[in-house]
Amino acid sequence: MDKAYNPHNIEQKWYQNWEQNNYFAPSGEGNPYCILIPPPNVTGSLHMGHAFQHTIMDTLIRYHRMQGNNTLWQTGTDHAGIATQMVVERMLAAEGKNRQGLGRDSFVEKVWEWKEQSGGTITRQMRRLGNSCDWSREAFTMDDTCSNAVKEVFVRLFEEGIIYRGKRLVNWDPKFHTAISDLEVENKEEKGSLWHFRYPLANGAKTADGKDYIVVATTRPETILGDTAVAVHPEDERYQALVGQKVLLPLVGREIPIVADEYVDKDFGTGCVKITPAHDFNDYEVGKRHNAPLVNIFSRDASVLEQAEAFDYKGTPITEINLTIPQGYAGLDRFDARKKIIEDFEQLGLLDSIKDHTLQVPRGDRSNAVIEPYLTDQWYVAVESLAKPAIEAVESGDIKFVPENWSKTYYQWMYNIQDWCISRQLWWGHRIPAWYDEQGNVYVARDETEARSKYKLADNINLTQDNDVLDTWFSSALWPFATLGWPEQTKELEQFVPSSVLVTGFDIIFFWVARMIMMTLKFTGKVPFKEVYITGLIRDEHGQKMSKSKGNVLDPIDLIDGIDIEDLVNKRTAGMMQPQMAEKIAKRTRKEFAEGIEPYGTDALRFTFCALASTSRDINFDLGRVEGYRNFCNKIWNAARYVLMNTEGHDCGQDGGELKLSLADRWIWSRLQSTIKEFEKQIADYRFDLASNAVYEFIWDEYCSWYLELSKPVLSGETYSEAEKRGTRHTLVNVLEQLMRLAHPMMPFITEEIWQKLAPLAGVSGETIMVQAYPVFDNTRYDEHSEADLEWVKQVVIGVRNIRGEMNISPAKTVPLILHNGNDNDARRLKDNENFLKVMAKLESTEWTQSGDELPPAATALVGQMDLLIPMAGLIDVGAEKARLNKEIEKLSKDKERFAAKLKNPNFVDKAPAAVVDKEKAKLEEVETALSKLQQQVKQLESL
RNA sequence: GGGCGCUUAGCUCAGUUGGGAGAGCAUCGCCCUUACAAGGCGAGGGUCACUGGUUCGAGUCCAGUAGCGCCCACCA
Repeated sequence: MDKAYNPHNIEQKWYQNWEQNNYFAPSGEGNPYCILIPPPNVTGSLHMGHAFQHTIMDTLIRYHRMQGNNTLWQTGTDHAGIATQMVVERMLAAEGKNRQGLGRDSFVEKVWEWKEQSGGTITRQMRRLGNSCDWSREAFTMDDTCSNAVKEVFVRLFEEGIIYRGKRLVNWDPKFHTAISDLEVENKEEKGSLWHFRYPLANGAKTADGKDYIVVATTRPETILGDTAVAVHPEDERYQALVGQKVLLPLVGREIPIVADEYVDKDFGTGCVKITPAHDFNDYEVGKRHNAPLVNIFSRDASVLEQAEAFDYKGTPITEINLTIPQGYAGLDRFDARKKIIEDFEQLGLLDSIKDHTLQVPRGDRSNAVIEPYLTDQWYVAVESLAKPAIEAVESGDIKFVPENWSKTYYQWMYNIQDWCISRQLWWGHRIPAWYDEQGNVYVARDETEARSKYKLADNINLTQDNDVLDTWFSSALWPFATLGWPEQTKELEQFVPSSVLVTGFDIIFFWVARMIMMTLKFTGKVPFKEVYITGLIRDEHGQKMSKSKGNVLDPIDLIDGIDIEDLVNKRTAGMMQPQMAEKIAKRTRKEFAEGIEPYGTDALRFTFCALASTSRDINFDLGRVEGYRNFCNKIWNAARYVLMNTEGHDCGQDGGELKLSLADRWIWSRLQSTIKEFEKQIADYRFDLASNAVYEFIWDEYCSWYLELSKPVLSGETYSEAEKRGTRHTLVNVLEQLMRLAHPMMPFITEEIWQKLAPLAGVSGETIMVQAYPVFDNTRYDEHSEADLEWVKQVVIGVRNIRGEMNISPAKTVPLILHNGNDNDARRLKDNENFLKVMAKLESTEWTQSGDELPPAATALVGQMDLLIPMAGLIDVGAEKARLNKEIEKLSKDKERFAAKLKNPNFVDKAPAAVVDKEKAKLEEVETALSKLQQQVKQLESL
């Protein structure tokens, strides 16, 4: 083995071996355990969030596979409608083309080409991470199986009336020319104005205070062209008399009614609200109550039409209404129209006032364009009947959120859920399985042939398919069963629905988790998963979101392979819109990563993700942790080198030779059991941070720091029998072999590499660690007495080391040790472990003395009631030792005071449980003894 | 407006029924001791955001305050 751990040399060969041998596929035996991957964008690349979640999933998958479950990690990718279409459109734009010019069929073909070309990136990167998903079952949300499921679900829901089509207000993205769902709208607080406009009263009416106009307040002046009413509160005394009267809409010249509606807040603005039902969701509701027509004034790109269009609330066009668009407005963008409206009102003397106002501006999450409420025909899912069982599934505990409080977020959304707009005016996606005849009648079926037979349409009737595609999340919602072959009743569907746990981020609880629950319950009658483990979001080390524009993105592959500073700077600044930003980012990057990023390897990165996976909602990714865990890998590597060095070519008891275990052997076996138990508990609770900690501490602080050192005297000592040496070799090999299995789910590569070498020495056979049995707690190896005895050894060693450290005694120098005033147990432990003590504490001799024996001046430490003394002659400075003792005395005095005060408090003694009081008494006693001994020591030093 | 979360060592974070404040990194001192200098041994470092309450006892439970962050929501 190489002297230093070099991940590059071991990782990829093992991944290829595993994949070629098909170890990732379900074994077909044992209880099913299944995780569905949240399908990443097919043309995307792996970011830190993926790497994190995939590590968690792979750890669970490998853990359960080794436990003998029939384990499936169902993998695949998502076609990601808008995102992918955007990328391809951008590429076309770079060539000076656009999709309209290309036409639908060629455009879609182009997207498929792009998918073929870049679709492998993320799956290749997942392999680099060691993800053991079953690639033979890899799915894509637009492959035949998924497409079939989509059509089937659509048709069935339509037949039940759950999917319907309607002309309504939708969130319209004027940049992409498509509808989007409520969830894709981000409301951002922005500074704006509240304009107060005068609307002249018609027919000579006057307000209570004698004015011939009323004042409305609005944040969107341009929509005035579509006003069809003005609303006031029914109990607003200022305007009560005007209800039923009309105003003459300026510029347009349309007479519109003043209506009374509870929706209006008397105390906001002027108490008068203009009602534009075709361009505002609230106004739509108000308008509907008062039958105010819907007047649409915008085109698909939110510029003003030449002539407005009017509809009633059933979507029927209305003609007997003034649809004037005033001179100079047609074709204006809505924001230019806004300016013009304000100017025109001002000229007319109808601009009353302007007030600063902060408002919520709706923007598209992809386009960042201001969303326009817009009247169009769209397809919807009526979610109410689906939501009810989905809520119950969580309430009843059939689905459990981890951490639990996320269920509150889920409920909050589900209780207020709105119908889901599922049609998109895009080209990339599942085309809606609906056909229209020339009269506009709609026929929903799995394909055109079925549409004709189902609706008994003659062959000469011309049918055209709906141009729209479905929201990407519609197919994602079917993921739990579409990937398993539904609507066929496959074996996989039987075995792996419900899946065991879904691992995902809170950002897609509504987009995806909730919808999978609804759809899977609806079509399989079962929940899609039993648990939902919500991970935190990965941020940079200061809690900033990682983003290209901030220039703080880390690529997981760069952490694995390393990257030099020039490449990193180029990567972070490539394609920046603003050169000054690029400069800033380059500077900061050079400062933070002067030497670039070292290659840490996959295992170190994975272990870091596990160690950071606490229950918090944000996870600040600290590169220092990766380095620390890379060092941990190196530690394991070298521990394995030591073990192999001392066991290869020797009898390790694998053939049944007699084994005699030392105290250290028995101790490490016992400690291993506690670690196994702890790990199992923490994984069951999804506490990967605590589980990884348990492994880390056991390997570093117990196996390496103590056990390996304690094995040295046995293996090299001449006084030990062959059975004792064999016992220690056996323990070295077999504990490490179990440790490799224990750690394998988190660190698959290094554990495989080492395990392959250890297995024969441990008497274990098998082609790969991946499918070995997972270690289980073995009560017969648990040994309290050995743990206590070894703890004593450690205390003696630590006592001596402390004196050495503080007194600056060279580590090379051996020292004599006097053990004074010990009891029978101390005597026994000394007798049994003198060799261990000598090696670990570098002692030249040990001496056992009783009370009354003559003692030389010495530096001291305490182990229980026993004193440890290192004679001072030539080694120790009296002043320094006195100072050291006084420091210790000071510390203990404080403890003593605290304990004593507590015990003097009658309330404590009376009310606290007896066990707690006793414990406190024992602590006081211990401290008092220690103090008196230390004080005695100080006195003795002073008498020298 | 409603809901959720966070505040513990210089930094990043654990702290599970309330009972002697922890880890990693960073810092300081000594050591290239044959597994490991990506290491060993030792050390220093915290009014657990603030205020009040419950309790014999609070980082932990309750109420409130401040700061930071997130989600949902139709005040024009």
